[in-house]
Formats: sequence, C-alpha cells, structure tokens
Amino acid sequence: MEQREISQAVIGRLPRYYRYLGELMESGVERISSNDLSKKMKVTASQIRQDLNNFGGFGQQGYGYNVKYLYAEIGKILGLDIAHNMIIIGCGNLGQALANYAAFENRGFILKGLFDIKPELSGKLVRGVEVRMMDELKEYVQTHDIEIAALTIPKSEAIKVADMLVANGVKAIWNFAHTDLNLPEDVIVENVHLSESLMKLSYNVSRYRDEHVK
Amino acid sequence: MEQREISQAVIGRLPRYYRYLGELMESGVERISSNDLSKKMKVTASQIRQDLNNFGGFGQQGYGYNVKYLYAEIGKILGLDIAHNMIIIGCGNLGQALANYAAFENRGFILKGLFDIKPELSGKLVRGVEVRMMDELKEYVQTHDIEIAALTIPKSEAIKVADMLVANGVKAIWNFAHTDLNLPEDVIVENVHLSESLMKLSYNVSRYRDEHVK
DNA sequence: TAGATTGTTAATCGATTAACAATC
DNA sequence: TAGATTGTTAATCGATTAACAATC
Repeated sequence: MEQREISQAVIGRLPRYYRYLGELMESGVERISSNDLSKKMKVTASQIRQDLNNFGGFGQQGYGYNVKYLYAEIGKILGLDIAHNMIIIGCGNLGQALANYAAFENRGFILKGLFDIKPELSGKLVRGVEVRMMDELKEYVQTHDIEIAALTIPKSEAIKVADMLVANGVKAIWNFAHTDLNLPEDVIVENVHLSESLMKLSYNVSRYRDEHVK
Repeated sequence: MEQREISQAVIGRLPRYYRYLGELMESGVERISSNDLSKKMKVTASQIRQDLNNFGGFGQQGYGYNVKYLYAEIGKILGLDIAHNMIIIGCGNLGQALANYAAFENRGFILKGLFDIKPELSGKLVRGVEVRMMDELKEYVQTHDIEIAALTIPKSEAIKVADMLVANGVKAIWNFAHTDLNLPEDVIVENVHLSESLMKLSYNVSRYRDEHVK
C-alpha cells in the first residue's frame, strides 16, 4: 500500500518500547514525554519520536504521550491484538520452556500443538497441551490453520521439517536450530541462535580481559 | 591499545561466519573465496572482506581463504580458545536447556555450577553438574572464579541477583530475564529477550497478512 | 497567552557496497 | 606471465541525531 517499508531496526525497538510502557502503566503513570522515556530507556528522544512517527502521530504537543493509549497502539502495530495459532516442534527442555511461557496467551499467541519424535513423550501434557508424534504433524498443520511454528529440534532435522511446514501452509518459523533456513521470500523467519549470542558475549568479555591485562 | 573499536554489527556477524566455515571444514572444503562464501551466506563479498580485515589479513590474493585457518582465527577472535567459567542461575526448562547444550565445552564455556531456589532440585544432577541452592551462590561466586552467569530466572529476581553477582566478581551476564539490567559499564550484558523476538515475528506475519488481504 | 513538547525536516554520522590497485 | 582474488580506499546508502516550526 502507500505505507513505505519500515526498517527492521525500527521494528526491533518496538517490543522494548512496549515493555517499558507496560511497566509505566503498571506503576500508574498516565503520560510521558519522549524526553523522560528516553532517559529511562537510554536512547535518544529523537529516536523515539522518529520511530513512532513511522506509524502515525500518537502524541500531543505540549503534553507528551498517553501511556495506556500508546501501549495499546504499539500492541496493535506488533499484531498482539490478533490471534496467532502456534505449534512447537521439539519438546526438549527448550520446547517446554517456550510452551510454559505464560505471557503467550495474553499476547495473542495460542499454543495449539506440541510435537516430538520420542514415543515416551506421546500424550504427555505440557501446559494443558498434549504432545503428539511427528508422523501426525503434516496432517495436523493442514487442518488446524497454524500460522507460526517454533522449531526447537536439532539442525539435522530442522531444514526438512521447515520445508514441509511451509509447503503445508505455515507462514512463519521461529527458528532455534543452529542453522539457517532457506525458505521462500514470503515466509517469515525469526532466528534465535543461542550459540551465536554466547559467542558475541564471549568476544566482548575476552576483549575486555585483554585490555585490562595489558 | 592501537586497536580501534570494532562495531557490534561486525561482531554480530562473526559467529555466523564461524558456523559456515565449520560446515565447510566438515565437508572437506579446503579453501574458499569471499565471493563463493558470499553466495552461500547471502551477504556481499565486500562485507565479508571488510569484516575480516578489521582483525587482520587472513586471505591471500589469487587464492582466497584457507578454511581451516580462517575458522581457527575467527575462533580466537571470539575468545573460543580460552576457558570461560560459567554458571546458570535458574534450573527451569530454560536453564536446563542451556546446561544440556553439548557444544559448550568444545567452545571453551565450562559449566561450573547450577543454582535454583526450589529445595526439591537440590543435589539434582544436570549434565553431571549438581544443582545448588541460591543461598550458596554468593560464596560460590567469590571462590570459584566465575566469569559468566546465565540468568534464567523471573525478572523480579533478576535485577538484584545480577547486582550481587557483579559485586562479587562476575564479568558478564547472559540475560534471559524479561528486563534490562542496569549494571556498571565494564560489565558485559548479552540479552536474549525471547518475548521481543516473538513480537518481531508477530509484526512481520501480521504485516504480511495485511498486505495480502487488501 | 506562555510553556512544553510533538512531528518533521535537515544535518550528521556510521555502515555497507563498489571499485580497483596490489599481489599471490 | 596471466588470472584470480585479496586488502583497502572511495562512493553510496541508510540510520541516527539535532534543530525547530507547528500546535496543544
């Protein structure tokens, strides 16, 4: 549409704004200026205003932003006001950790199914959802309008499972496997590469250590 | 030192280079040009060369890069060749998932301790490491030369635990709690905010859905 | 009305890409 | 030597910050 493309740098900051606004709301704060928020969040006020104005004018000159309103609006921008059917593939510790993440339902993510290969997990309930076996996955996805699949399985499995999911209608993959997925352009992939995160940390402590030894 | 500051954008790409080079090594590839690597990784050859040349010249004109050598060098840059003592605070599913991540030891991260508040977990072994109670944490950190602490505990606890850890010598926090930690400048914090990751995904699927409905 | 603070344009800064001379 | 490909400088692009007129 007319809406120009918004950079992923901006999108990446929205959840953090959302979190801070949620906390302000809980503390009963009614309004906040970009300047006050910038101090709390350690970003520039300019950036906050620029980011928000990608989506519309949510503030008022001389007043600032209404916390409750802005929180709700950012929620809408992020799509948290609509239901997203989700499944988790892989019920190891990581898969179960995601399943147990309570805030999911509040934010429109509806856990519809859990899948694993291990027969001993079959029928087990995690957060009220029964674990199914992988051979049921294809048919399940075809018939249950699943939008998002979280992949918490080894990389050796991840690529072919992702291909199958996408071929059967899944629109987005939350990928925890240590590999890249080469999927069609219109499929959304959000990678969480924990090992890469730890290596970044490792780089930074190691550099720091170097500097202080010398 | 003389070394100018390297941007976090560059650091953030190193682990991915490392991963691809590791895979090439496993497939027995001996050398690769920035151009061939760029095609595999879907980045520009220019970026690869620029990134690497922040740290030195690892290639050879007319030849390219020796895979094994470059892999090792990036490993050193990332600090994967030195031991990092690590503990995990919080032995829920997420903490246990991290503990079980096998590649840790290969890459210099040595899991020294696991901590939780739940008495029923006391003494439990996870990957051969015994779960200790939180009241032992402070003394343990003081006496075991712990460099990195992974925080997989609720945000209500995370802030004060992080402060305590840092006050007792921990240099880096791998933070999985849904909050920012305001720690001294010289402490390295690497955040993994899963809920924010999922919201980014949510934004992208929602936008896509919009575009295709209209 | 005066003061505050937004929305938005312009200036700056940094990161990415392109180009090419150096050299294996 | 000729061809290939790096290392590095220069050009471009995009993102961040600063500034300020508009307006509540």
